[in-house]
Amino acid sequence: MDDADRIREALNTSQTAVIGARCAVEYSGRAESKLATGDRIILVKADNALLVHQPNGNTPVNYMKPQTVHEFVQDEAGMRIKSRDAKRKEYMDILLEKIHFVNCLTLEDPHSIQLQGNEKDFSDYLSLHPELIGDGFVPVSREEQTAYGFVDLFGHDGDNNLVVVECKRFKAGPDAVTQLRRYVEKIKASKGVDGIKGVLVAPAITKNALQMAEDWGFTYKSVEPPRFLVKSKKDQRSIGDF
Amino acid sequence: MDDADRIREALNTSQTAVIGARCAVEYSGRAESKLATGDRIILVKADNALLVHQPNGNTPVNYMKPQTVHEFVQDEAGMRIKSRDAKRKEYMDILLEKIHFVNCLTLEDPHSIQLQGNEKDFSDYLSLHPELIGDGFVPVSREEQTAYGFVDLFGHDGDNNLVVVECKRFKAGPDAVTQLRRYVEKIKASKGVDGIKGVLVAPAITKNALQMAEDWGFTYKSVEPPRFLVKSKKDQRSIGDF
DNA sequence: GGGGAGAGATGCCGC
DNA sequence: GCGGCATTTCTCCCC
Repeated sequence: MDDADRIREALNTSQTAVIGARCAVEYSGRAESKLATGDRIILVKADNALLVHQPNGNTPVNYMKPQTVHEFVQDEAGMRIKSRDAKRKEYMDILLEKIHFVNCLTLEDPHSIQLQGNEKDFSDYLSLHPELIGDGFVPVSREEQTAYGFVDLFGHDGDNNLVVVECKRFKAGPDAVTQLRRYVEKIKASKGVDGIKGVLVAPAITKNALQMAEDWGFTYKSVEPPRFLVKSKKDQRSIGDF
Repeated sequence: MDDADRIREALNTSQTAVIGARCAVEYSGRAESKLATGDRIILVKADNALLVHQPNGNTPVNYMKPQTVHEFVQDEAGMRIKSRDAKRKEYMDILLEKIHFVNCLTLEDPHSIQLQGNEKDFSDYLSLHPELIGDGFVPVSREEQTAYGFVDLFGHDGDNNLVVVECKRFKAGPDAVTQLRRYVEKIKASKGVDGIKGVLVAPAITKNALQMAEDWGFTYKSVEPPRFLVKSKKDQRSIGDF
């Protein structure tokens, strides 16, 4: 069983294949790309996702999404992986000039990742600690699709003023302010009232964004998001002592 | 030379390592995550980027960025890859329970990808075909950092009206309208004039975005971006006949 | 290095 | 499926 056979088998089963190869890549779909010959790692997953990785960088240089159809072709021109995603109208050709290694195996992986510390956790935290937002803020709803759009946190100040809160886990930029502005304006328009406060909550803010917030009468409140949420009491972390 | 030695070597050189292993992963940094035991592909690149891939899906389930420091540890508790990115304050631990294979090699890859069909190409195309925007549009500058921000396309209508064009390669959503709105307002504020037109150009637009555009007096123009730009006359594509 | 915007963004959850 | 938005977004470009 040679390399070609191994690749063929991997493409036709739900195995995962890892190929080290000197190859050239062409892609056509949402954009078009060409990549001249070089040594790369090719990953073909069980769900037929395909990734081409160069020796440097975080992201794949080329890729095809899951459910792509891969065909291994070997003729006088050489070896190729021809990938077609007819539904998305995306196509890729990998010309394999030299195969360094091929590894195929079935990966048993029943678990999915548990992640915490996202923006939802931040708005939950703010909801539990409304004093961080100040001015007598009373939370009403969080992360909900209101009639006015998707609002992170929504409440009032106990003084007949509605309060719309937009929160960002990291430094807020102009986009955060315009988002907040959209919500506030939508509510103003539908309620026909002026007593609506907009509050932007984030650990930091860019100069421009702060200026924009002030121009629009919004409050910026600097709040550090919780380092991590402890979801179980017995949360013994082995990674803790760096 | 066993698996442990091979991994150790790969982590200490500018080789690229591909490891198939049953492992558990913990991450702490911008967020926190835990991933219980399962079979995965681990990629450690020449620049010390590290990726953990499950058998399905496009994106890595866990990762560390380039320039991370990796340490291979083997003791009574088992084998671990301890990754530390002190600068970014990101940390990862991979507990290796069973190693299926290890492949290390030096990847020679001098080329970078050539890609076309991005938004810049779209605005270039519109600049060459101003009639697509209509109303006697005369382009002046494109994709430039003006005093008012980064404007895709900027011009006038031959009738003393400035025209600001925001273009999107795909369906435009609310964000596109708010972006356009920011630029138009900035220019209005600094020039103190009202004769400024805002035009949103995209192949499609969402209902909400169209409503927003109309509310703000902007024009939406449906234009299909060019399938691809031919940058060289002799552009023989071998991928052509899918 | 920070800021701003695109990306072949991807993925998630809502309707 | 579309729509709206977060993402351990990533990457690039410009100041």
